[in-house]
Amino acid sequence: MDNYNLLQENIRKRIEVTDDEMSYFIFLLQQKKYTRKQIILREGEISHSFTFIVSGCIKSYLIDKKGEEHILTIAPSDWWITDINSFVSGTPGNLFMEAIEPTTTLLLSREKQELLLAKLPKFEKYFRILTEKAFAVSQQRIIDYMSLTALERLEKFAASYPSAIHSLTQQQIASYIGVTPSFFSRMIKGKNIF
Amino acid sequence: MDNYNLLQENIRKRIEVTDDEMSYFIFLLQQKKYTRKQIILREGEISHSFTFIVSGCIKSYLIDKKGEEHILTIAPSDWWITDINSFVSGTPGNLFMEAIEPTTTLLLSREKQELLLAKLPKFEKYFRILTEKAFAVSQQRIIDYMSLTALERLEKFAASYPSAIHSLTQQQIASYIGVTPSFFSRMIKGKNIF
DNA sequence: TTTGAAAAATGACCTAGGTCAACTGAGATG
DNA sequence: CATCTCAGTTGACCTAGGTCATTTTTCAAA
Repeated sequence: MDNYNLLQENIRKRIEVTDDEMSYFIFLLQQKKYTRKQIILREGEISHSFTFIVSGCIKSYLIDKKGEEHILTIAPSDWWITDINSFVSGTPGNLFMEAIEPTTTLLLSREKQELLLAKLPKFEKYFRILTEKAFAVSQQRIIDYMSLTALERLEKFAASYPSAIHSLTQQQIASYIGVTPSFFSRMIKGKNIF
Repeated sequence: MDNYNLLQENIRKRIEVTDDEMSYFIFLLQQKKYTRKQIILREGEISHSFTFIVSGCIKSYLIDKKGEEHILTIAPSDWWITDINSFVSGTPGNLFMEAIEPTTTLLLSREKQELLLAKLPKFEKYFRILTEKAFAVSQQRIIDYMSLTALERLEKFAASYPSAIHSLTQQQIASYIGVTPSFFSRMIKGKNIF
């Protein structure tokens, strides 16, 4: 049951729920464990679920037509992740998802989410708040892309993911902030960011 | 009353509501009209409301520290727009909003939204769906930034805003796709995109 | 119809960041 | 202990897109 504590707190921070309601939500979840580098979702597959990270870390990324990987999301524990495009449209997505370390998750499938929302509409609010937050973060990322240099984006990244910065490789961080590994290496030379 | 038809359809596409419920929603809205180039929101102000565009067009943008304008959103009629960061956190935002042509809008303030959701929780679903969609679009924009050239981004833009392309200036489009006006001009030379 | 301001085009030059290949070094596997 | 693989570094060179100043075009207002 321990695995559910983090999620329960996450929910109770946003909405008020009774123990019964919480139990019903938890009943709908499926626990999944992944090993380091295990691929969770491939390009072309439909993202059928929201994934809550209990422990570990998951990245979502796309491979462009030159074969380059670009990390879109880095989701540490206490975060939800999905390919939102695929999830909302129900069509095949263009993202991969991969565990970057051993990871335990709780899966809420689209169907189960619909059951949940039909039975306990107050969870609409929970998901609305989550999505608003995710949208806000995403908008900020666009702003940062448009108005900051690579080094400034790195500094922001380091500030917002203080722990991730040690568990991720430089390649991964470079990919997230949108530069090549070799430029990244040059960029941080001198600056004592690590 | 005509002004509300577009919004009513927009809502009924996503959730089922009775006429009474719809009337209550409409009762909470405030109609506002803006002239071309009228500024609706300034950097440092708090975005207290969602704005639905009945007719016309609104852009949101930020001015970076070099004084450059970067357009984040272009919202034609039948869209909602807000500075989501400011709106969800209730803190001052860093975006401007400006009408790019004479525009009629319907405003839903944060307070009124709370009244609405408290009284008619089914609207949670409406806003959740809106936000999911906006999030999906925003994620795709990040992907495009990371993996496409300026010309490819322009082609996508032209495809998704077929009408806007004639009512916007090149400067505005350039700003939206993230290049300078002079580069934009060179980039389209030869290509018959317009 | 003129005029004035803003949009667009363009020339000359610049730079942030990319490319590609070679090299180094450290942790995992035999 | 050896070796293999993969992350990181670095050199030499490249290019997409930026900068800035000048010119041309467009178009709204008087």
